[in-house]
Amino acid sequence: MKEKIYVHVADDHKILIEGIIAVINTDKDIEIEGYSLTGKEVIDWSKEKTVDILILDINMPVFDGIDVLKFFQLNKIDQKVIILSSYDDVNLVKQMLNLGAKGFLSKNSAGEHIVKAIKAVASGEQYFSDDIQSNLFKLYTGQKVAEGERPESTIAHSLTERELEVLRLIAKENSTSEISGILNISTNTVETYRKSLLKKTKVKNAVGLAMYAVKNNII
Amino acid sequence: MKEKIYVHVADDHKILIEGIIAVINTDKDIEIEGYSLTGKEVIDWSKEKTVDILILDINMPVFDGIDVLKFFQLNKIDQKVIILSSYDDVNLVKQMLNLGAKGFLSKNSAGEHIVKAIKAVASGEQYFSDDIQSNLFKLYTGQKVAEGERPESTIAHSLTERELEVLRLIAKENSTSEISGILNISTNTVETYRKSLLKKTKVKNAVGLAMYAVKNNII
DNA sequence: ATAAGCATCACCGAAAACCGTTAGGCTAAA
DNA sequence: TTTAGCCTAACGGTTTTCGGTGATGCTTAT
Repeated sequence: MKEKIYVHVADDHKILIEGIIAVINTDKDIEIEGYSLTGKEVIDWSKEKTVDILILDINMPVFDGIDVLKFFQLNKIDQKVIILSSYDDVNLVKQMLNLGAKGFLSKNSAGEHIVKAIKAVASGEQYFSDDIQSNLFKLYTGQKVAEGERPESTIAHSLTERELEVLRLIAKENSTSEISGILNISTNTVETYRKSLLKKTKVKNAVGLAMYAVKNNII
Repeated sequence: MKEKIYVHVADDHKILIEGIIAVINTDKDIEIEGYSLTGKEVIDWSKEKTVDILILDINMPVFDGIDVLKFFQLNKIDQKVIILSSYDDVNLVKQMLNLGAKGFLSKNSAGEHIVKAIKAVASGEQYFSDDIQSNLFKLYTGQKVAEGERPESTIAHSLTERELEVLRLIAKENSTSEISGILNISTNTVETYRKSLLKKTKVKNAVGLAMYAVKNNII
């Protein structure tokens, strides 16, 4: 008698989740443990428990699937993940694999493949849906697969109080001179904070800072 | 005894289609007539027959949902359509309505809403899923909406496809020159889009645009 | 007391963003 | 046919951001 395979589904589209659950429920070896609607939910959930298979969408707002995989790596959470993606971009696949994903399902593939993928990955294999496999094949023929660099931590950079204040004001669309007025400090000082924020958060510009603020609930 | 409602589903993600079918099959009044995986398929199908309700995804490669709606208008095909969309951008909703869509389902909404939407639209009503309704409401708050007044006069101008593309790239920290490279258009043109985005969304700068994108699930 | 961390400020130059305005070409609607 | 909307592009000018580099106090922990 085989053990049941427990699955958690993460996707920001509830309709898709319900669809996946409906498909999976046709198989008696697989059981749905639960689902998450955002990347943040997944991360919170993963702190409490793991399951045999996590089906993870990459395109989710704010915290996306990549962030989730990074979180798993950083926190050494051992969770088998099957990526669910709209795009069968091969580079994306490569990145996912480097981040520890074990399977890759295109949303173009038929529902029956989900069941196959779950069973394959649960028993330690890898799984790629057909369209992705053929794309991968095209790319790798005759090429060495370079070892990708490990991504650095994106979470928690202990910003100082003042930096946080400035960050919040930036995320509220304020310019340097406006911030300087609000906080009653020199524009030069505000610029210094901007620079140190850019450096610490490793983003490119003010937009990146705003997104960082959103992701980390600083807003 | 009520007549059955026949439904056709169009989406480029087979998994989603199977999910929708699974959900719909729980209701005995509704029957799936068939499905299409591309906009072209829908158009070809529509030449042969119509059904009570067509559930139509907007984001499909080559021929998208908008193209399909336009085709219906041009060829005077009387087909009730419920739009299925990842984005609950209000501007998009407006465009769809002008093109004759009768219902609007966000993919964020629960599956049960599909059934509700189908029954509502089939009986001649309109249907909007909750999140879209609340977004619409937010847009109207603070403004008097006189009886019989056309919504188009008060709703913000809709963003065009190209503007949305630029907006997404801005929200991903790309600079004007980078965007110009990605989209293969002049930097001047990208700047034109930036300006029009700032004007339409009524925000102050790129940060505001990024936040707008997040809030409206455009990311 | 010394080092480390924080808040503050300054100057420079380059790059990017923002503002206003104009305009051609193309398509679709009235 | 005229109008309207969209995509594209340009130009000149102002403001803001970004990158680098350096410096002064003030507090806290070693």
